[in-house]
Amino acid sequence: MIHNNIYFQIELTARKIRQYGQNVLRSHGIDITIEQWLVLNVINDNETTNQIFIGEKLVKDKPTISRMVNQLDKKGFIIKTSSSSDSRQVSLSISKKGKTLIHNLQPIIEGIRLKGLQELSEKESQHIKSILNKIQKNLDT
Amino acid sequence: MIHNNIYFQIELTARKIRQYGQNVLRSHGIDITIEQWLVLNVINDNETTNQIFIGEKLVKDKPTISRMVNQLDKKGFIIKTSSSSDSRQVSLSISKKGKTLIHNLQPIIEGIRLKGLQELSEKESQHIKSILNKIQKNLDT
DNA sequence: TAAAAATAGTTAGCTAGACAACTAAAAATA
DNA sequence: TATTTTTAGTTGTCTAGCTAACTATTTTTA
Repeated sequence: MIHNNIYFQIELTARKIRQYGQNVLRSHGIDITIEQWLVLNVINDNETTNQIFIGEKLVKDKPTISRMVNQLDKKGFIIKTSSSSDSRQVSLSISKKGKTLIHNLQPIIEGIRLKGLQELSEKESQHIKSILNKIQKNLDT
Repeated sequence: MIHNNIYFQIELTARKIRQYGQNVLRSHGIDITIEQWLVLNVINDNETTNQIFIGEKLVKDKPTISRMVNQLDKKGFIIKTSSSSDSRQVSLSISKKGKTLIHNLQPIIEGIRLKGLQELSEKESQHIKSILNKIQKNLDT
């Protein structure tokens, strides 16, 4: 049975997380996707980063990052300029509007995180991460 | 740090599973996606099923199922007819070509499954499923 | 230094997933 | 029985993710 399949449960949990998170953001009238939020965060933690770096952090490919960055730029949350040292690269930083958004979103995101993880012991948290890591390593090689 | 985030690891693992699986299928020259394979399997286990049933099994919405079913039909793996008892419903069954595909794919899919789960003890398998289930339940309510 | 290779990013084309709005048929109800 | 409501499925629109192919720089190397 498919519901007893680990892959299926991993994939289903991932979808439910995204869906729940997106609903919460929508209910707050916030115009950003969960994935865009992750990109915004990498930029916030690494001002003047380029897109390759974001891709490495989030383990996503170039076109995906490129489009999400463009969305964030279009929405005015980031500033995208060309790097002075290497004109192939872009230099990304957070706009004032983006800073405000991050500030407002922080507690909401934390709420989403806690909602899913409630009643999960520290041991369980560690355990699931270690098992997921094992699966990933198995598939890498 | 994002890499220490359970949500991120769940989502990343899900992506790596799909990606690995898709690569294996491609390497065998098989023209089907992992998701389409799941749909095909539900139909195989429940001949003359309709799309609502597939959606319930796979926890996906109607448009998603509708489009995947159309792909499978277009590729000739299934036969899609209108239900005689209720003309709103479709009646789906596996074609000869589909039967052959399922037969050939069985060991390949099993190989994909085993690859990711190698060195996972029975206890770990049970444990991760129970934790994932807990997270899902947390988000449902 | 001129040609080749590597790198950063974009564009195009596809599937899946989510939401909203729709059609057509069946079931409920007044 | 006529009308309303529910149900099954489709279509449209958007984002993310993946591959492949492309442009434009920068770096290597012959």
